[in-house]
Amino acid sequence: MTEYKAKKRPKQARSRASFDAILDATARLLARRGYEDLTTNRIAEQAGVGIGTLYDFFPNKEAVVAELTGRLMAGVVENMEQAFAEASRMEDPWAGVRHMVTVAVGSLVEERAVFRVLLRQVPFVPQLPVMVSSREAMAALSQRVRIAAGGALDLPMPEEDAWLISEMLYNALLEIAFLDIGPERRQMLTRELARLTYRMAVGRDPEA
Amino acid sequence: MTEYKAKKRPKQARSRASFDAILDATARLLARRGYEDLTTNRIAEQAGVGIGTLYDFFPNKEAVVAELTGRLMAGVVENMEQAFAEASRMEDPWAGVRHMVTVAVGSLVEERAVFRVLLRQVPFVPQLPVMVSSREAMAALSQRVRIAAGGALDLPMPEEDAWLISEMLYNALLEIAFLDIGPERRQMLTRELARLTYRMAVGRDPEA
DNA sequence: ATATAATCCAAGTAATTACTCGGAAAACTC
DNA sequence: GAGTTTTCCGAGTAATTACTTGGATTATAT
Repeated sequence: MTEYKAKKRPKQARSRASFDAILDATARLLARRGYEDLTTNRIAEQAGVGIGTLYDFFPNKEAVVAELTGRLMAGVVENMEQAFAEASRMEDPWAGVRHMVTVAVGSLVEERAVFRVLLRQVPFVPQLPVMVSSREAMAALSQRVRIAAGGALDLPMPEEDAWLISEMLYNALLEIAFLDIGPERRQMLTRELARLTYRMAVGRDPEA
Repeated sequence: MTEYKAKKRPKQARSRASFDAILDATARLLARRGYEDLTTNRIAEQAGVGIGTLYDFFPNKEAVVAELTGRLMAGVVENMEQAFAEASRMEDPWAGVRHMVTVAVGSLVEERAVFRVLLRQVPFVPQLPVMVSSREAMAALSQRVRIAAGGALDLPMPEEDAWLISEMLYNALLEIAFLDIGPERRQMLTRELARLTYRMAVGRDPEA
């Protein structure tokens, strides 16, 4: 639908700093005050640039949020792809699942206050290309896990089940990452999530 | 935090009609245009009442949305409690799970356009008392399912796992209810969700 | 050094919005 | 039917907000 492309990409170091400052300020404001209180004037003020500067680089407010989402999600996706490559080399699917889940939660936790707002409260974020493709990738992934773990206890509707599993996993990842708890407790929940995911995908508990 | 209680409850039939018209209009507007475009003036116009009337019964905009959420969720909760009572009488936990999941999806589907906005885009809705207690009830419920299905293949952290399962189930219910698909396909997904839930809770597939 | 392009900026604007106010009409009480 | 309460209403207000504009300043190219 609407295009969220930046109006002009910054060309010089000076403007690149402004550009980044705007995105950083946006992240801070989202984390602290939520999406409802986010205004372009406040972003500019927080970023230490004039409001005109903001509109030199972004066509509108949504574009700023979309660009921020893209940047943050790119980091998560990168981590996940690497984790998937590592998991593929692991032979043991149970270890692979554990690793992927751990990395996913870890990638989100670092910026959990921002992600909580972006992924749960901004109306257009779920429809952003980066989000759509991320979720599709997750569904494809949970297919492969199931296959890798052996097809003995197979599910009747492989694609639908893979989609369901990935949706459930995705949401649980967010919930765990968003909780305001200590690292030990988060690690425990992460491990239990891995176990439940394995149960869903394979139909039994992993061997010890 | 903020109180969302109605300023004055309507006492006469005439005002009760206005009150209901306001809530109906709110639901329609949310379904059609989302939370961002929801304005009190538009609600009053849609409802066919003056803006002053709206503020006779509600202290502010959030209170209207909170009241609507309460009403809609009360319906869902009622259905779920009844379904739980029925499921308890069923002996077979697998049939019980299937029944609960089916009823849950069914309760949401009827008003899925409104629920999609309320439950996924309105910042304060998840913190509403009705939502908090609903989710707690779901967690307690998935505990009981696990116990009812026999503790042979037990999970190491019962409470944490019950919480995780209920969160995943809750989110999957929403996803399935929100999809724009036909009833056959929705029924199929619902059934598969029941199976995956059973797998998570019990650790194996239901017999036959 | 000059021309051109990039960057910065903030006062101003037009539109929107939540909510108030004060009084009129209708319903209930006795 | 007088008095009281409930209900209705919409013009008006004060605040907010996304975005424009046009000119000043700085960097780059030649």
